[in-house]
Amino acid sequence: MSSTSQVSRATTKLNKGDLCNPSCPSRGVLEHVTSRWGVLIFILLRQRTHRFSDLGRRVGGVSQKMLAQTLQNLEADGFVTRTVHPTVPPQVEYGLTPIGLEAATRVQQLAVWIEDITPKVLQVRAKRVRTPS
Amino acid sequence: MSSTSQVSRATTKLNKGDLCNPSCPSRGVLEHVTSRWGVLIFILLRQRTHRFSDLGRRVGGVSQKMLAQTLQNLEADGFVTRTVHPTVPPQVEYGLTPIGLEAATRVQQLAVWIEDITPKVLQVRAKRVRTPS
DNA sequence: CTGTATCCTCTTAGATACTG
DNA sequence: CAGTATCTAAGAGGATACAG
Repeated sequence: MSSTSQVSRATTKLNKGDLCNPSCPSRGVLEHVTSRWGVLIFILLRQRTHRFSDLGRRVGGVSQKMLAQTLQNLEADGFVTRTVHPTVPPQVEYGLTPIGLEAATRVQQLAVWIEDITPKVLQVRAKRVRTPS
Repeated sequence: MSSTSQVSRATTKLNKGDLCNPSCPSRGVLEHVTSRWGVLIFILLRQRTHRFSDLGRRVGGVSQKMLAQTLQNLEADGFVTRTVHPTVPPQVEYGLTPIGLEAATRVQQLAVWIEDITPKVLQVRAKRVRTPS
C-alpha cells in the first residue's frame, strides 16, 4: 500500500502497445470511447449537436443517470463539448471537439462494419445451436 | 414468455443505422468486439495464435473465468477459432477467422489511435482539476 | 429542461476450489 | 493444461424524487 514509486512511474509512463498492462491509462480512455452508451452518443453527435433530452430520446434504453455519466466522462476526456445557453428553461447543447469528431468517425466506421457483418454472425450463432455430433 | 412473434421479427430485421434500437442484434456483436477483454484478445491474436494460459499471462488482470467467457463469445460469433490438439496434457490453440482478423485489424487501429491521443486526454483531465473560475 | 441524489436490483467479475 | 462450478464483492444501471 505504501510503495508508490512503482505506481507513479507506471501511470506517467506511456509505452506503446502497453494496453495489456492493467495500469495503462489508455485502457481507461478506450473503455470510455467504446463503452456501451459512448459509442451511440458518438454516432449521434457526429450527425449534429444534440440537447440532453434529445439524446435521451434517441438512444434507446439509456437512463438519465447513465447518459449524464457517459457525457461527463467524454467531456472530461476532451471528446465532447457542453454548451449552456442561458435561456429559460435552461438549454444545454452537446457537440464534439475536433478530437471527438475524429473519435466519432473511427467509432462509427467500426460500428458500420459490425452492422454489415452482423447477418453473418447471426448465421454462425444459429449453426452452433444445432446438436453437436 | 410465449409471445415470440414480436421478438422474432425484431431480431430478424436488420435496419442500417439502427444501433440506437435496444433490440438491434448488432449491439450485442459490437459489445462483444469492443468489450474490455475482447479488444485485448483481438490485438494479441492478431500477432499470432495463442494458447489459453498464454493469453491469461499476457492480458494483465484478466481472470480465467472472464478469459474463457470472452473467448467463447468471440468464438460463437465466428471471430475466433479454437483448435484442440489431442496431446497430453491437452493443448488448445486460439486464433482468428478471416472475419476475426478483419475485426482485429479495425479494433487495433482504434486502439493505436487511442494510445496516440492518450497524452492529450490526460492533459485535459488534469486541467479540469484546476479550481474552476 | 437539465441534471443530482437516493435507493435498490441485477449483472459482472474476481478468487478459489475442483474436474477431465 | 484448460477449463468449470461456486461463492461473494463490487459496480453498473434503473426508477423515482427532487433541485436549480
